[in-house]
Amino acid sequence: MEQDSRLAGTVRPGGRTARVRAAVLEATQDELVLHGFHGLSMDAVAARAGVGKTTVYRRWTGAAGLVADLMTELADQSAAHANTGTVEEDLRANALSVLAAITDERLGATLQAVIAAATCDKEAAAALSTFYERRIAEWGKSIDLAIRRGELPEGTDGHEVIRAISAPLYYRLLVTKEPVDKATAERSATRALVAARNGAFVG
Amino acid sequence: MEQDSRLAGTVRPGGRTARVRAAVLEATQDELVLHGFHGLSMDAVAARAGVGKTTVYRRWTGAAGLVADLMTELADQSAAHANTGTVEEDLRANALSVLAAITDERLGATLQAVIAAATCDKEAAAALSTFYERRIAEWGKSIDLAIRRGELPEGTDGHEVIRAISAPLYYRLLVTKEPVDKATAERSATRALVAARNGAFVG
DNA sequence: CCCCTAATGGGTCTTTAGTTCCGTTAAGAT
DNA sequence: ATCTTAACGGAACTAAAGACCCATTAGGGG
Repeated sequence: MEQDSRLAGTVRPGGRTARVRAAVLEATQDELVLHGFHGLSMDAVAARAGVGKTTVYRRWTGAAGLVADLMTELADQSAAHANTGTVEEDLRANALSVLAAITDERLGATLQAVIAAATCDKEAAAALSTFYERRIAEWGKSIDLAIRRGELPEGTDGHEVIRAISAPLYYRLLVTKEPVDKATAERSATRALVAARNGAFVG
Repeated sequence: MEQDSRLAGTVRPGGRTARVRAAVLEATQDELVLHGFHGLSMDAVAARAGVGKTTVYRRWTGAAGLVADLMTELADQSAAHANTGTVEEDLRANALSVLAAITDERLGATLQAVIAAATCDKEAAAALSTFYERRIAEWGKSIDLAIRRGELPEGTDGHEVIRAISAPLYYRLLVTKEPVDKATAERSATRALVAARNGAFVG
C-alpha cells in the first residue's frame, strides 16, 4: 500500500507494459509528424496507440513528458562517431549525419517537438541536453584523433568544433527557416575545419 | 455588409484598437515569461490585458497568431548594424547584440516562444523568417564594408558570416541548453572572423 | 457636434482536455 | 499451476478552452 508513490511501469516493466510504451511512443511520433508539438493531444495519441487514455496520463504526465521520454529513447540509439582516417571526412560525415537526422520526416519532427517542448519544460530540456552532451562527446573523439595525427593544432577544443558544425544547421532549421541541404551541411563542416586549422578553437 | 470578410482592426486602427493591441501584446509577453509558449492561454492573456477574451480570439486566431504578431512588432524595432571601423569590433558588437536579445528576460522568452510556435505554425514561421532575413541583411553590410576596406577576401558571403556568428548562440539556447554568456558570444564572433579571413565564406 | 458602424465585452453555449473511480487483465513470484 | 497485485481500460465526471450572440462603446468622416 506504499508503492503508489512510485511511478507506474517500474515494478512490472516486461510484457504488456513494454508493448504499451512502444505503441504510445510510435503513436506520438506519428502525431508529431502530422500536427507538431503544439497540436499534440494525449487523447489522439492514446487512440492511435490503441491504449486507454487513462494509461497515457498515468505513465506520462503530459505532452512534454511524452516527447521527453521519446528523446530519452533516441539517446540510447545514437550512433558512434566516424573514423575515416582524415578530419575532413570525419567532419563531413558528422555534418551529413546531422542533416540526415533533421531532414528525416519522423526524426526531424520529433527533434523539433522536443526543442519546442524544452523551451518551457524542464524534463524535456534535460532530455535534450543529455542527448546532445552524449553526441558531442562521442563525435569529439574524431577531433582528438585528428590532433594526434597532427591534422589540427594541439589544444583544439573538440566539443566546440562539433558544436560549430551542427549549429548552423539547427539555426536554419529552427530560426531562419531556410532549407537545409547537403551543400549547406558540407559548407558548415568545411568552415568549422578552416577555423579549427587556424587555431580558432584552441584554449 | 461585406467588410466582415476583412480582419477586425484594419478599418479603424487608431485609438482604442491600438490601445487594445498594445495591451494584449504586452500581456502576451508577461505570460510567456511566466509559462512559455506551451502554457500560453488566450484567456489569461485577455484577463491580464484587461480586455474581453472575445476580442483576443477575434483579432488573433490563436496562441500562434499572438506570438507571430509579437514577432512582427519586434521586426519593426530592429536596430541598425554597427560601424565601428573594424570588422573585428563590428562582429563583436553583432554577437553581443544577439547575446543581449536572448538573455533579456522578456525578449528572450518571446524569441523562444516564437521559435517553438514556428515548429508547427506557418504564420509564426513566416514572421520569424522575415525578422531574421532583415536582421541578417542589415548586419551583412558590416561585412561588405570590411571587404571594401580590404579586411576580408573579395567575394566573402556576408550573410553567411552573420549567420555563422548567431548560430552557435541559438544552438546553445535552444538545443544543448548550455548557458550563453559574453565569452561564448565573443568566441563565436572570433571564430567566424578567422574562418572568413581564410576564405571559408567565399563563393 | 452628430451620425454611422467598426470594434469591444459580457454572457452563454459547445467542445475538448484532463481526472477519478472501479472492474478487468496479465506480470511474475512461489 | 496458482496467487497476488501491478498495470490497463472503459465510463462518468470536472475544468478549461474556444465559439457565438447581441447589446454597448467609441473612431473618424461628414
